[in-house]
Amino acid sequence: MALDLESLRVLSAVVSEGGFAKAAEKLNKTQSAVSYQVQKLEQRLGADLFDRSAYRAELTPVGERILAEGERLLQQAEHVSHLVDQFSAGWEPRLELVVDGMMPSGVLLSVLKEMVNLNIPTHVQLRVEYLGGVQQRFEQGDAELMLALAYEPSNRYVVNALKPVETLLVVSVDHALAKVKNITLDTLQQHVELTVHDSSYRKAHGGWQTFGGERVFYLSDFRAKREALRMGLGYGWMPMAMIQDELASKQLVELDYQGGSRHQYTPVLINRRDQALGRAGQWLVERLLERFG
Amino acid sequence: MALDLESLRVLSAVVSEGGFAKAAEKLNKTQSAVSYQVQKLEQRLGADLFDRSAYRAELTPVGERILAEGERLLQQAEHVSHLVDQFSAGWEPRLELVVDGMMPSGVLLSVLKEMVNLNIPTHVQLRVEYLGGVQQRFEQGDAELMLALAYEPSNRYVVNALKPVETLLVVSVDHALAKVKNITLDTLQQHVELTVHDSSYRKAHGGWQTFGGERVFYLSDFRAKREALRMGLGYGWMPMAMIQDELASKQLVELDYQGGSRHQYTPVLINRRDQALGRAGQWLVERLLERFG
DNA sequence: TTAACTCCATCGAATAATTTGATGAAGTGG
DNA sequence: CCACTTCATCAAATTATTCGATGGAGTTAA
Repeated sequence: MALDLESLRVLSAVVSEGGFAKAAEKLNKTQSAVSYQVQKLEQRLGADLFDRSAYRAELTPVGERILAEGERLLQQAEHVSHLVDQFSAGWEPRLELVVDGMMPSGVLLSVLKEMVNLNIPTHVQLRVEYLGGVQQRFEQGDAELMLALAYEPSNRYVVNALKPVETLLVVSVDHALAKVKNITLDTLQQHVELTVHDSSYRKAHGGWQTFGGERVFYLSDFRAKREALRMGLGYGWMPMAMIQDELASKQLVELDYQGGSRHQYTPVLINRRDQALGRAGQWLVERLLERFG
Repeated sequence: MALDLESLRVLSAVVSEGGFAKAAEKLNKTQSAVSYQVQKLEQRLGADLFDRSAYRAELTPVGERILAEGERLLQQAEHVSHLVDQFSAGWEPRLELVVDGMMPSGVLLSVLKEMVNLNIPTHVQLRVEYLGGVQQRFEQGDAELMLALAYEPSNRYVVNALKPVETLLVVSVDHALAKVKNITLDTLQQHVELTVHDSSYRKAHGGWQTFGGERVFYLSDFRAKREALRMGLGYGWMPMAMIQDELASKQLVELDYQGGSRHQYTPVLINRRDQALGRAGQWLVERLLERFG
């Protein structure tokens, strides 16, 4: 009832070699074994693949189509067998990576794209979390690598620092705060603060200041936050890289806050000391440090 | 050495049923047969798929990856088996269609897209030819259906007329002819005529007038011709549908030719009387007549 | 036209692959 | 500790596949 690849291989050989006997020779079988496999396939599919009325057997239209699909199938089967060789050559089968959504995504994506282009067989699972959520995911989950902005140190980690990311305290030009000079904390607290909800269950980490005003709006990620900022919903911190355009076009402006309107965070690339990275993980770390560190 | 689908099916069952014995029951085999197939697969791949150190066998990372790829493979194998059923339900395995490149392609493509969306299993091969080339391809080749602008009639054809296509004699605004009123054939002949080369080996057909000037440029298709017209290389006939934009933006203008600067062609949809169309062919004809006829 | 050849199907016998059924070692859970 | 589960392993039984030989039908070339 069910297809098997061997008969598809035989079908393919019959067509490519141009005959049952020739196919048999190529496959190191006898002609009758080839006959047998072809008939088995025909029986299983319930259709004639060859028209035997003439001298030489000729593919029927159905046969042609089955051949085409079958060869695709064979090729993919080949790919599956090949995978294991690559794994045993050091490429891990999968690599899970947790990234802070605040990181500029361009560089990471270009590295991942290069990885695909190089036909690295590892399946990369990219997961985006925010703030404490990154480390939480890393610790509880099966991610091998994390790219975080803040983390609780541990000597079980291998830590690589990357280029600092700058954040700005910004607001829409149309917002009341845009024109105020030398803003105090009191003043800030009278307005709506926009912040990205820490995706961990614990509270937000150190570096992340919130101003403790009356009204804080929690957004799900930085894209949403940017949108809310643009709409003048409130003020908040944003990574520089995500608001270049808005700053240039003066949609968003930096607040003149007494307590400082700029902050630098040093993103870190962390993996577990006790669990060595596979070839793909190492490759990824090298590449990120090279372009990003 | 080579993969076989049966062991992948077993692997899949072991994981989905959660154990060797359970899988065996589902597959109507004994547990030891399942064991055998799994070991065979492991041996063929040269890697452990299960970690047997604990009480219950657990998938290794390699195993997980092979399982995932294997299930894709099985699904596609299923698809291949299923194809034949669809063919025996009347869908032809393939349908070749020759189309005159002068036809507005939008409608045809939308019909073909709908065909894909409906999961019609027939493989459609679309071939574009010009003028006489269409019929030549239809007659010699294995196309079942042709969509032509001009054809030599035969009682062996089933002919369906579609909505007429209008052609215009146009030239770039920057071209000298653009400003001439009441142009004579003599005047035309002093300029470069642009024409699409008939892709048949025979000469161009009736309806297709060339003006017989000194210099005729032959282009390979109507896209190239439109480009050449825009660049002011010469004048020539173009199907209305292909130069809407250029006419609207006045890049191209209609010539004021004494002999008439407009022509109508009635496209026809033709299939062989003696070879009935399959379900997909019929469907296509109906749909084209409905929207286009 | 005929003899030699190629094409592929078919058959019984030989061989190889798979499954069975029974057993056992190791771990689990009351 | 005992009853139960997990999966591996083995020889025997069963099936699937291949072999080798044969034959009918079509081709090629003298």
